[in-house]
Amino acid sequence: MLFNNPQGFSRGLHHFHHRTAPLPAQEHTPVTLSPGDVMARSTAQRVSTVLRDRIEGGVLPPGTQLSEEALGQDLGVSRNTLREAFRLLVHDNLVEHQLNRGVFVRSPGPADVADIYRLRAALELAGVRAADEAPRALREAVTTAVAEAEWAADDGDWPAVATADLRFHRALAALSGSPRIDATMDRLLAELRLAFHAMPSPRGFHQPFLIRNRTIERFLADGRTDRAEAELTAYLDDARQLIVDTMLENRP
Amino acid sequence: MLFNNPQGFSRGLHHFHHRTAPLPAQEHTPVTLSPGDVMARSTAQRVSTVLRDRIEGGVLPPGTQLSEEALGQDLGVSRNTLREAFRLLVHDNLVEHQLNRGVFVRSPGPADVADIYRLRAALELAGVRAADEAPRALREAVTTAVAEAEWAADDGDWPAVATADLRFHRALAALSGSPRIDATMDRLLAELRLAFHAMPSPRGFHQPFLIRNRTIERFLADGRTDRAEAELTAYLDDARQLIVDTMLENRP
DNA sequence: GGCTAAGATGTTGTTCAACAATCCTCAAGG
DNA sequence: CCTTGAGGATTGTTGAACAACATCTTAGCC
Repeated sequence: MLFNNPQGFSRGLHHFHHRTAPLPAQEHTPVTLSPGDVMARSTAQRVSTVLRDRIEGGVLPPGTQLSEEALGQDLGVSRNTLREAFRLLVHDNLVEHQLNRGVFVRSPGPADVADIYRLRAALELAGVRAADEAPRALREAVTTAVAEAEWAADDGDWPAVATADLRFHRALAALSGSPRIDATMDRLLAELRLAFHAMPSPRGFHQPFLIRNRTIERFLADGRTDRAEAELTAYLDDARQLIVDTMLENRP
Repeated sequence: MLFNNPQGFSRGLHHFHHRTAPLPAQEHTPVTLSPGDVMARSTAQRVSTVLRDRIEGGVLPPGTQLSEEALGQDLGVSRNTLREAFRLLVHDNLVEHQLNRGVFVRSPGPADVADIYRLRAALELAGVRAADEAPRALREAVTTAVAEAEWAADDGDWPAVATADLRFHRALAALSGSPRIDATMDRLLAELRLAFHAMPSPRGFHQPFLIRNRTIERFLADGRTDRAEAELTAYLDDARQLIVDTMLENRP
């Protein structure tokens, strides 16, 4: 009975928040926004959010089977609704569906990580190349993300560093101003976070890359997009190689 | 009662055929491949294939509402199964799901086309840039696609030209050797085909671009990737602009 | 007339129960 | 050791039912 009170969903900030600044607090929105409420979400979508949190939080580690009966009873929803939620997670590549066997939390391997970085490179480089003509808000988002990562590093808050690092790279891809690129990038990064779960402590893993993020940001701010491009390419290659090697060491 | 005979599905060749050459006709496959049959597909997947065909074939034009009751009766499947099929189409951006209102065949507008071309550019340029290190089979696929397009043009078979043109650009993106890029590209091109439905006769629309495809292919074969990159960028910009303008003219 | 409010209607959202189809386990048999 | 077959467990699919919502129609009122 987890979903009987409609207010019980405080978690948010997942996919699809492509704004760069907080909204002006709903100026002229009518009080009764019942018909066509854009924010309204079905039960299946809320269930998928809960499962996303559990997966990314490590409660449901990679390889876990998501039993329809057990989970449905746990979350207080029917099997059919749970199935619809599963489809949404399949769309994000967080779980995989095997016919007649069920859905399992994906456990991305080195090949997956390498592939994710290939697509990341394509999207982020496209963003960097479009930086000159990008609106100011998008460029400022890049700078902000770097700064936030550095602040978090000063505090020794490594999870926050990881989050800010990913936000930085998402901001790079977002320079293209393309909703589809944003959505694709979001799904990629969520999958990448899942891959990190199969690795030992990412404690300080991001630290050596912080300075390189700043370097890229500086090149961009100075309009030297070609240098930024080269730096970013090297960055992604190094990160990919480091992760892949680490995964191969710990999972022979 | 469309699904009572399991053989009734002759349609194929849709998404996810990432081979470049026909398979060697199953050499050592055991006769009984029942357990874990990779080709096995659920009812929902088959239904989604049928709907995909009807959408791309124009039987279900953009804007059409896909009623659960009517379609379920027509196809001989239950509402729940049909809903699962809908989710798959939503994933491909061929239909959109509005809460409490149902699913509708998407009708991509000029903004969508422009966005699709942004993502296309990112993926295809990444492929071109990786052409030097790409395996030969992938590079040959590019050449083959251009040739097929030219043959079809000689025969005046414009639908075939359109198909070959899209295959050429998919082959470009596939040079990266990334399954995720391939899948993304497939979804993009399916959506683009849908956008074409809202346009007047694409008769000879692809013709002026045929020579440019050949130009790109030649640059690639000669290892002049930078020239290929420039040509491809110009190509995509021109095509996007032409389509967007045409859409704006015919739909004020 | 034109506007608002209250039904009337049809559709989707969700649940429940049942059955068919498939996979997995494990023990019996060659 | 390998194969074969129950048996049990899980998923795939169906049908019906009810709640929730959107839309259309009608009635009422200024």
